[in-house]
Amino acid sequence: MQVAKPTIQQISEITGYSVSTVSRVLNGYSKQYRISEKAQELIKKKAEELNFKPNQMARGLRLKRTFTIGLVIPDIANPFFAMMAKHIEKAASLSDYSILLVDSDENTEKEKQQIKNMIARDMDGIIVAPVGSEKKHFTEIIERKIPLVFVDRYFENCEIPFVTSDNLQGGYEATKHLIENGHKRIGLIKGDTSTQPVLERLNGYRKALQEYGITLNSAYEIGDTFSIESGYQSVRTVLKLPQPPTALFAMSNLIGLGAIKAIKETDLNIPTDISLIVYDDQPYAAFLNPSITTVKQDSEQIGKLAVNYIFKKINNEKTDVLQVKLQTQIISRASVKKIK
Amino acid sequence: MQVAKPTIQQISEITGYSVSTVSRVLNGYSKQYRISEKAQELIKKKAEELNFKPNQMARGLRLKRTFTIGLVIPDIANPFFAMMAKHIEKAASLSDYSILLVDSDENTEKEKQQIKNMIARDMDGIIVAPVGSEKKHFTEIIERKIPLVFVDRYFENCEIPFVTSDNLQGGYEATKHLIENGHKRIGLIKGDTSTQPVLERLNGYRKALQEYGITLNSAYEIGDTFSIESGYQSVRTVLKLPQPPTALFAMSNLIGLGAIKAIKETDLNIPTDISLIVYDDQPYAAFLNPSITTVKQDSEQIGKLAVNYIFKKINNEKTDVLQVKLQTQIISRASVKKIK
DNA sequence: CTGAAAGCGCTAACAA
DNA sequence: TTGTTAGCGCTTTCAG
Repeated sequence: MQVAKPTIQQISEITGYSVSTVSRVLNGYSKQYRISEKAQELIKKKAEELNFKPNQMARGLRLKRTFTIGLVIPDIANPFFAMMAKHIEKAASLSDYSILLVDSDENTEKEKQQIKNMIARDMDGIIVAPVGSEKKHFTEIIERKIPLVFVDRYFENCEIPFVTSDNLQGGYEATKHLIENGHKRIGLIKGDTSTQPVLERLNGYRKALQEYGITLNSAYEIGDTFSIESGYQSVRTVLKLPQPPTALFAMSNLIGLGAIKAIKETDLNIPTDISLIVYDDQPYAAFLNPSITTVKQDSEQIGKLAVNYIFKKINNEKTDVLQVKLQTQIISRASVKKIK
Repeated sequence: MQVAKPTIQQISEITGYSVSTVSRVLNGYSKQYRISEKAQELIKKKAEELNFKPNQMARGLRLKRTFTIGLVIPDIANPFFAMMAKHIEKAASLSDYSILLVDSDENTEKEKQQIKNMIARDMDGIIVAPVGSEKKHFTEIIERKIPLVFVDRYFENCEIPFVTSDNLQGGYEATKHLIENGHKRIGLIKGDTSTQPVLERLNGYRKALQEYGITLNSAYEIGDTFSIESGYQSVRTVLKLPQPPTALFAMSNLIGLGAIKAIKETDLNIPTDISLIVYDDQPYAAFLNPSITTVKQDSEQIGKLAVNYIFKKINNEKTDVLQVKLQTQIISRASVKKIK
């Protein structure tokens, strides 16, 4: 029982009014064009009856707007990004915008290809958490003046707006927290080092150590992928050192999970034998035993600010280039032990 | 430095060939139309040079295809759905399809509204994990012959295709697992009871109890929302019973987290004082202490099958109505203790 | 082998 | 207060 999709044209024929009148009424320009009450009522009634919905392709073609925002995320299964995506979608849909979602799978090739796709599909704006290794495929977005904002990950010395956490601060405070609990041998389990957040967290880590006069030990800085597996391998390695760390700082929730696995397998106890702090707070962190001390990022705020900025750009409002680093917060739980 | 977006028209002017020829070449119809080598080369070269990408809105308007699949999920921050979404996106992008993502936030109103949106946007297919309370807003999708498939959640006695887990089996086996470990007083912490999976898991639970001659106790069946908070409150309540359960079966990973919180707060120990099994296996389950026994669902397969089916429908291949319930698997870990 | 032209459904400038 | 009409960029029929 296929129901033909009603068009403005059909409503025009049925009501006897022209397509322009129908269009005007349906787009809320009734008073502006002083459309008669009679026409308004009839048209609205018929549209309702037929369950009319304007064809967005036609509308978009004409208006050169798609009412959709492209979102490119390296791993939607990572709860940090999932939460961000949730709030981005929410903010967008509140303004009748939709989200075209891409999971780049931490793969630059897919990212490149899908950025092209987003351009071809005329996204009104694009939000991306770049994989991190390359950035020249973003220049076309900028040349075409398509509103673009990076979230979480971004590039240094670059005009592209971004919203992220203050990773320097986060790295610094996490490390400081460990130091203030008496730790001097602190292992840093890193994510993808081609990525700005990792670099800054690393800087924060070093800054804290130096401030407290602790000499850096490059063997304690290890890892290069945001995954459970990488966290696991890295921690296994670092625990085999002649002088293993007394505390670990894991750079993401996935890495943290891998770290816990490695620690368990080595028959070590958290926090008795080794302390742990994890970047990025996830619901389950509180339920692990011991509960895990984390660095909390405001993913909700990141998403909201990104969408807001895109909307401002879409509406041609003047704005400074948005380059925001949101404060992070240490959520102190039971995985860090005071020593000495 | 705004770069005009090249159109087929412009390429036509530059190369001196008509738009039709350009279109044919660019769409790979060169041999079919026996286009001259010369024309082919010139056109392709220019298109490449100008970084031409066909305008998808115009193309869609003409073709009446959008090359996009709508995905409506109740909570993208739930790792189960996130994982599913990841695989859906992956499968779709492999065929040059994109995903329009909606998070219905477990809210029927938003779901309704966004289903309308999907229709207005002419999705080539729609995949939805329905909130569960209502289904009549899906009829329009069906009347319009838009390929539709439900994932995870679905409706009974309904022609709409779905891919889900075998929730009856999952509920049955989880309960049986507990019973075989000596438990007779088993609390069932439910999710949204307007939802088919919850109903079936519940049936599986009851079936197992009856099979073993254990009388049902309605006070042990509690809860109605897929959330940490609901799991927490429900478990608190059930633990206050004069005869509290010796084992708990939590119907989702979020509910499981809430259960753990409540158990801890009551100063009970898992599994010494109380056993726990959780529906839906998530990476962190292995890292909780104790590690949690779970019912694993194949979210990857769910996603893939759903997308495949949509593609078959899009391509007008004949298929039976897809109504698949994938087997689940008990992942036995340390949260269930043998008693008596 | 190639081109002209219609038309997908909509908006908006222009005309009345 | 309303209608006519020209496109938006593309595909495809029909005509060479």
